[in-house]
This record gives sequence, structure tokens and C-alpha cells, in this order.
Amino acid sequence: MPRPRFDKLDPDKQRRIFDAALTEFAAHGFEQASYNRIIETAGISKGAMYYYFEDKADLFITLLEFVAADKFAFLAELELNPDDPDPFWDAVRRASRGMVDLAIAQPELYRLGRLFTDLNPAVLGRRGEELMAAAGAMTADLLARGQAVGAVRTDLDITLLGSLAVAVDMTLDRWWAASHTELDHDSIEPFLELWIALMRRLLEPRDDALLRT
Amino acid sequence: MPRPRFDKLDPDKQRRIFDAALTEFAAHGFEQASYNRIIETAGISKGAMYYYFEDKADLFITLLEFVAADKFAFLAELELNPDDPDPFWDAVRRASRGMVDLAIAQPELYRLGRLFTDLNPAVLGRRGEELMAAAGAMTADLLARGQAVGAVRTDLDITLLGSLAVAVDMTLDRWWAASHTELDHDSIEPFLELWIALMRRLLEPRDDALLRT
Amino acid sequence: MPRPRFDKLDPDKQRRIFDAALTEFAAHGFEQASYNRIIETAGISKGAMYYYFEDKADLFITLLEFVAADKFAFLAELELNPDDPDPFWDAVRRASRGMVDLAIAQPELYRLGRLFTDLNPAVLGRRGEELMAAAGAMTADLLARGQAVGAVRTDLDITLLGSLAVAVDMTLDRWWAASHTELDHDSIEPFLELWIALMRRLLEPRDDALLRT
Amino acid sequence: MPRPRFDKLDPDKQRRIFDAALTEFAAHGFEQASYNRIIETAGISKGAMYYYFEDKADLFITLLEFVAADKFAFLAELELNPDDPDPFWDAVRRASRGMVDLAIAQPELYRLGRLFTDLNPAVLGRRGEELMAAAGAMTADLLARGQAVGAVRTDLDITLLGSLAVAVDMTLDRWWAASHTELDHDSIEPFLELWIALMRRLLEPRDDALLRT
DNA sequence: GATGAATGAGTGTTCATTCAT
DNA sequence: AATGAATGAACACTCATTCAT
Repeated sequence: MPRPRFDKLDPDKQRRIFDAALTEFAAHGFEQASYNRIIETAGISKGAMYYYFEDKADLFITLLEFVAADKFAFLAELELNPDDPDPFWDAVRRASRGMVDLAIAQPELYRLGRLFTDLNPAVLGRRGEELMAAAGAMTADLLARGQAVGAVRTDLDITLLGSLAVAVDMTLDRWWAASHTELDHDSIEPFLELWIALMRRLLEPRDDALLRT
Repeated sequence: MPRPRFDKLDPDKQRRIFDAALTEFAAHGFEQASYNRIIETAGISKGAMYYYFEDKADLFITLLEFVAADKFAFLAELELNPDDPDPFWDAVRRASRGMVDLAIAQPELYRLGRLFTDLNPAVLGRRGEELMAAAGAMTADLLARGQAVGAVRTDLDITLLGSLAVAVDMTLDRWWAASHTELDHDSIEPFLELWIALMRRLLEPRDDALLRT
Repeated sequence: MPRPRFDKLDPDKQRRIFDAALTEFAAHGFEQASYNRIIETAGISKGAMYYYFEDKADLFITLLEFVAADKFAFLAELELNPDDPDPFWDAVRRASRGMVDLAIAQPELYRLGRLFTDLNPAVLGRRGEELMAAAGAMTADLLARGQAVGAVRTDLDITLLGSLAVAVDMTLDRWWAASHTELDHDSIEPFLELWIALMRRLLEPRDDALLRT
Repeated sequence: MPRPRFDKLDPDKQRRIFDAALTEFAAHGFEQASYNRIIETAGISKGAMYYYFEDKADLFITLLEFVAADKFAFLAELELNPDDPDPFWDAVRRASRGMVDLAIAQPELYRLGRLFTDLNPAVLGRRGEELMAAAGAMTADLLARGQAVGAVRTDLDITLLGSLAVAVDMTLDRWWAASHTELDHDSIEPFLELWIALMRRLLEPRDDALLRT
């Protein structure tokens, strides 16, 4: 249960809990994170924590949901015209730049997102699966709109396309992070170009059409 | 050090240890795996285990090395002619089929390999880094040979290409495993065609050349 | 940190913990003492113990601090007149008798103090060093007051003088304990005379002045 | 049992065992030393080690005996004339300088000696007590000869005098080691003067004679 | 609503010693 | 005379969670 109680909690305590959780989860991942440590850092009592959250997993996905909420907001405002793929790729580029900025400005938050995609959804139970499904649906929605304007191939399962896009995205991020430890604003633009170019390679329609599953 | 003593151990016990370790690591990953549980499952005494392996990490990478040993053997026999990319892709297809067969026949072993690519090399110390470096070198070697026959683009960092290939590979595997829970031999061939087609999209030279890093 | 929670603990449990710790530490020293054994003897759960004390070292120095607290209290009340050494030696004699009484009445507590002087401060971290420094400062203070009234030589490093006094003290204690296994009140007075006489030999000013370091 | 077998062992192995033991014991003390580590460092088999030495304690005191053997050799050659204390103190000074040289040249060996004096003889059993008694007898012998020439007071138990001398010795050593981390040959001579002066204070006959026990 | 004391199985690892070969 | 495989209790410490108050 999302524990509606938590919504009514003193916002300051909410923030302290989320901050502590974010730091701990970002630093150690879900399984290695210590719930005790989070509770201690948040400066909240153990009983209270278990009053607000069922357990460690509950806190984790509540945090994820909270963070994910506005990540796909831009989708709602995205307006595209049929047969003109370019605005679609521009939107993708803007979204992508948003992620890069996030990675620089709030690396912990960014790491949390990464954690989520790597995670075995089973350990988080039904709510985890729901969240994953929601994220998948968002991606699928974006891709479907790309398909509508002819930017994205239609010969493959759209969830597979989504997974591939995410995988390539994460690989590029890791590679970029590894080769640019100091944040280097000049290299962001070319990186985004590379990013888009690879996405287009993967996603654009071409004459090598394959099985539709 | 893999504690050379282990080589001389009664093969039956060797197998029991490897089996127990494989099951545990495949099921929980390195960090979450319980060494105690492995020891208990293997039916060996604690002292004996520490007589054969320095610690949990030692067992883990020993197991990985053991498994990885023949994974890239096909590379040695790979002979290619200049300006003829097709044999390269055939070789890639054969290697890929080998992995798929493994995933079906020995899913735990296959999962172990997956663990490896996700792993933070830091937790395994120098030997872990060496193993990762070796795997990276193998991939880079394969790609370099692809470049030599014109099959693979030369405008990107070769380790990035390798990471992308691995990422796409794993995504496809996961997707295929998810959609074909019952092992379904008929769908393997089209899956491999898809696999190759996507790899070519990513890796083949084209006129969208980008930054060389 | 002595985990302030401990102060609020049921006094009976406090005593059981301190008793168990005192017995174990006095019998085996810090390193050889078994924290598990202490916990078991105290009849407390493992988690509870770690709730009250950070770790084995924390319990140990908390115990030491507790014991040391009133050991040097007499110093505060010590009033001496210039150029009259005798009251100084009387005070020293009284303090010394206090230690001897302690050794008879609570030998374990006494042994704990002994442990402390032998201890390598490194194993206890900063708090250990602080405690040792405090004890050293107390000794130095006492000696400095002895110097002020002409009872103590001024030609040697005061910390060296302190160490020598402690060493001679401990040697005498050991010797006396060894030769008087049954507590024998009649022999205490002559022992104290010997004690003072040897201290005077070591500490009093004489014409054999040496290097000042 | 001193395990006569050990005497017949290949001298090279003897040395390897003693070297390994010396290093380990000097570094960690008797209790914290790891017998396994010694065996491993010595490059000898476990079974062999237990063939030569009953256990850890047996190795330890065998090593101590071996080391102590020639420490008091100078006593045999010491010739003194009645009523002339000076040659006695000269001999003491020479012996003392020998110890200082040892501390500089072979600090591990020196630390071993220190270990011994600090040790609770109980943990080493009867042989340990014998060794302690022997060392005590040597010291007593030296002091008795000092008494014979009027250099040493005769009003105190000679074993107490010995213990005091050892305690002061060790305190001075520790202090000197602490204040001269870099070995500083110029400061050795004044240190020896201080050493002798303090010993004389403690040991010389004076008119403050006390109880004879 | 909220506290924090309490649990005890769990972690990975080291230990001195034994004994069949 | 010598090997080295094997033991399993012991070590200090962490864990997520419960529950009486």
C-alpha cells in the first residue's frame, strides 16, 4: 500500500526521509542499502518509519514513484505533425539533454533512475511491477508518437524498441560518465548528437524490415 | 589466487562446490549471495572452503573464469578475407547461437555471465578487473576484425561499440526469454535474424559518421 | 560515543553489563576478551548490546571512563604550601592507600586500571587516546604541584617522571600481591612506607641532576 | 617438552621457523599472533610444525629460550673487587648499551624480550614459569654481586629490586623510543647516563633503609 | 500517532588443532 | 618423518523487523 499516511506527514520530515533514502539507495543500491541507516540519517524513530512505510521496499518504490512523476511530463505537451519526423527527434533530443543535465546537477537522483532499470522487479513486488509497466507505457507512448510521424519503425514489438532505446541510453551514459569524470560542458553537445544518431540507427524505419512479434 | 589446491580436490567435491556456488550466485548476484549458504549446500565444512578459496570473491571470480574460459575460443579459429563482410556476420551469428543454446541448456550458467557484465569491478579487486579487461579485449578484438573486413564502422571508440553491442545483446536476450518462457526451438532462427539485423544497424559503417573519440 | 541511551537503561541491566564486562576484560584484557561472552554473561541480546554500545571498544573505554572518573578527585582538594614538601608526600600516601584498598576490595576493578596503563592506545581510537592523555595530564599535574613545593625534581621531562612513577607503582603492587595472597592488613602500612620511600628516591631533587629534555 | 626433535631439524628450516615466529610474535604479541600465519610464512607443513612443537605456546617459549640464552653471558666474565662499586656500574652500563644497540639493530628481537616481561606467565605453563624464574635468577645474581661490592642496597628483597630495575628499564626504553623515532646515535650516551643515574637512585645503599622482607 | 528497546538469525572470516595417509 | 585436508566453534558485528508502552 502506498501508505496514504505518509502524504499527511509534516513536509519537513517527508523531505528528511526522502533525502536520507535517496542518499543511501543511490550509494548502495536497493539490496545493499541499510534501512537502519536511512532511519538514523532521517532522524526519525523506527516505529514511525514502519508506520509510514511497510518496509524497505515500500520506501524504495514510493521514492521512485515520487521521482518518476514529472520525468515524462514533457510528453503531454509534445505536439507533432504527421509526416514530419524532425520535431520528434528534436523533442527526444531535448528530453535527453534534460537527463544529462540531471546527471550533472543531481547525480544521486540520476543514479536512482539507473538503479531502477537495473533492478529485478520481483524484489519489489506488485508495486514495483506496476511502476515498471508505467515507465514502459510512457516509453511506448513516446515511440508510438514517433511511429505516427514516420520517425520510428513499425516492424518490431514496441516494448522491445523501448528496451533497446533504454539500454543504448544507459550504455552511452555510462561511457560518457567514464570518459568525462570532470563535468565538461563543451562535450555535452557532441555527445547528444551521437546519442541521437545512434537512436536513429536503431529506431528509424529502413528496408531491413524483420519479424513483427 | 584461485588456491591451486582446488585443482587437486576430489572432482566430485569440486562439482558440488561449483554447483552450489553457481546456483547461489545466479539466484542472488554476488553481493546478495550467502557464502554460508553455498558452503552448506556444497556439504563442506567452513574451514575446508576457506582452505580452497581465499574468500567469497575468490570463489566468485574463479567460477567466472572457469565459465569464461571457452566463451571466446571461436575467435582463434575465425578466418576472414578482406573486403568480404559476410563471413564476419556469419561468425557472429554462430557465436550468438552458441549463447542462445547455453541460455536454454544451462540457464544458471548463462545468468552468471549476465551478472558479470553488470558487475562493479571494484568489489572483486584486481582479479575482477583483469577478467573484465580480458572480456573487453576479446570483444574489441572481434570488432577490430570486423573493421578490417569493412563490416564494422571505424568512426567510434571501439570500447563504446563493444558496450553497445553487449547492451543490445542482453536486451534482446531478456526480451526473448520473457516472451518465450517455454523453450521454443522454432523461434530461435528468426530471433537470431533479428539479432543480427540490429547489430548491423548499430555497427555497420554508414554515411552518418560522427565524432571519433 | 558512549551511546547516551545507556544512561537511561534499567540500572539492574546496567550493572549486569558492567559486571560482565569487568569480569571478562579483567580476566583476558581487551583484545582477548570475548564480546560474545560478555553479552551472554550479561544475559542480554546481541542486538541490545549493539544498541547501547557502538562496539567492543566502546564498551571497554566507557567502562574505563566510568572507573577512572573519581580516581583523581583528591587532586582537586589538594592544598599545599610553598617550601613544605611533607604535605605533598602525605597526600601521595593517602592516594596510594586508596589504590591499595581498591586492590583488596575490588581486585577486578583494580586489574582494569592496570590493563589501561599497559594498553596500546591505537586500538581504542581517539577516545582511548583522550583518556590516556587525561590520565597523563592528571599525573603531570600532581607532579607539577610536587615540583612547586620542592618535593619533586625539575630536571627531567615530567611525562617521563610520571611514567617512572607509574611503573614503580605497578611493580610494587605486583610484588606485594604476589607475596601477600591472603589479604593481610597488618602489612599494608609498612608497604606504604616502602612505596613512599622508593618514590622519594626516584622523584626528589638531589645533586645528581641530569639532562633536561 | 622442549621437543628435542627440533634440535635435529635442518638448520635452514629451523631458521625459517624462528624468523617467521619472531616476526609474527614481535608484531602481534603472543595471544594475537596467528600460528597459522607463522606456519605459512615459514613455508613448513602444518603436520611438521606440530611434530616439532606441541603448540603455539611451545614454539613461543622455545624461541624465547633460544633468544635469552646469551643475554646474560657477560655475567660469567664479570669480575669485581670488594669495596669498589664503580666497575659494577660500568658493567651495568655496558650491558645496558648492549640492549640499546639490540633495540636499534634488531628491533624485533628486542620487542620479543619486552613481550616476555609483560606476559602473564600462566598462559605459557610450567616452562614459561621456569624461564621467568631463570631470568629472575640472573637478575638476582647480578644484583647480589652488586651488593657484594657495596653498590646495591641490601635492605630489600632482591627479587623486588630486580623487578624494579626491569620496570624502570622498560619505562626508559619506551620513553626513549617514543621521543627518538629516528635512530639518533648522539642521544644514546646521555640516555645511558640518565639510565645509570636512575638505577643508582633506586638501587644504591642510602640511609633511608626500610623493611627487609 | 509515535517511541525506541529488543530480537536473534544472519554476515564473512579466522582460529588452533587433529589425523588419515 | 612428514603431509595437508579437514574441522567447526568462535570472532565482531549488521540486519530488517516487532511490539509493549
